[in-house]
Amino acid sequence: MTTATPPPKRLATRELILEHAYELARVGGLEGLSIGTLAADVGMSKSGVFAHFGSREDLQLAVLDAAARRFMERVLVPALSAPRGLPRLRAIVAQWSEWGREHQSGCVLLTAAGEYDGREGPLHDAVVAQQAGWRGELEKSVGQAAAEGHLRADTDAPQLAFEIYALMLGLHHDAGLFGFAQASQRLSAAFERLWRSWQA
Amino acid sequence: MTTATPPPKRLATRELILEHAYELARVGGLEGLSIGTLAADVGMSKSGVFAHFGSREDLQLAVLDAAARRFMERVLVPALSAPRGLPRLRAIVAQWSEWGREHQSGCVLLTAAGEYDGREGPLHDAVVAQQAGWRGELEKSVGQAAAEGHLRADTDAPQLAFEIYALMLGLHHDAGLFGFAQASQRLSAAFERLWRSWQA
DNA sequence: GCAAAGAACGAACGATCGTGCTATTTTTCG
DNA sequence: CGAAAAATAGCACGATCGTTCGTTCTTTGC
Repeated sequence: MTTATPPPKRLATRELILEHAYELARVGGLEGLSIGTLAADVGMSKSGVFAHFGSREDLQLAVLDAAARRFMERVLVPALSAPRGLPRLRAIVAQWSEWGREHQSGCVLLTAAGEYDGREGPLHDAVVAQQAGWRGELEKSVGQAAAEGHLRADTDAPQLAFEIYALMLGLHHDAGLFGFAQASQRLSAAFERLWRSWQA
Repeated sequence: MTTATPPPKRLATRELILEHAYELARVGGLEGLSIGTLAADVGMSKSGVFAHFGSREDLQLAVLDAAARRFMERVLVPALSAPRGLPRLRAIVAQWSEWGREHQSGCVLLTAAGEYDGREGPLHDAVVAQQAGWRGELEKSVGQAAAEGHLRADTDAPQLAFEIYALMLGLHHDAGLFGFAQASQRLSAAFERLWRSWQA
């Protein structure tokens, strides 16, 4: 039922803590995440929470990892059931946009990118790895769309992936400041134009 | 020589403090800006720095305002000497891109947008006002380009402004994580395609 | 050059930060 | 059920946080 044999309870509370930490980090970022506030939110003692991670930095890394896993499960996995090529690319964008709607108040991954892009250390490295991985997935799907003949054969996959990502950044930015509805409309219009401009 | 009559020295040190605060906020954000660290950086006492602003929040607002002024002077003002229409739009993008190159390690305005888009309060309001103002300038220039016949007459100015902004977000994101050179190339390619797709 | 005004300092406050340490409670396993 | 082990609580630490207050130093205007 639970995980194999070793620690049955351990992981359960750890997961509970991470869930609360994730919500707190959405608003205040990973830098704004404090163990005291987190402990109060979970309903545990500071040291009890602390013991699960060993350091604040490890907690932040764990939250970042949890966010990345959620994102993949929420965006990429559902989209994989769409046929490869442009339909899957559209599905990715649709799921991603839905993710954006649910995360108007802040997305841990994007906030982290802003928080650590100018520094160095484990968190910076983790953010870069996460972002590079996701960009790779995007490029892969773009490449498949070209291979399937849905986009021009000479499509520059990294280039189109960059433009897709940029539009999603635009969505997040505008949704957070000016409201999701308007931003979502602009996003759709932009994508229709984008697909057309890369069509075979 | 100095400012009119009222407070000759006052504003000078205030400006000095803001200069240091601006640099600190570029890396750590406005939320990461602490009066103690700032005071040490300027070479003053905590209370000495504090007295110039009355509260941390007022300091943050002052830094945000300083950043917005810098941005306008560095990006919009130089571009205004280009002929209105597409040339000016291209100049804006060029100056903005140069701003991005100088601010790879973090831009106060963008960081602030991420920090306060999910909260409420004076800083949120200031960020929204600043972003709305700049977006308005963009739309205005886009509208002029359409009026001059450089872009299609039925150009949707807010839509194109959104897409321009999104690409600049993409530049900042990729430059911070993967390096400016690559990001800048992608940006140029994207813009050439973008202009073409809206051309008259 | 002196007095009034203003700017900066230094110390202290209560609070919170991350992080140890030691008990105490809870869970697991024979 | 009882013993070993693991998980949590409690307390304290040094540091830093924003802020206040009274004093000292520097600048200003007559």
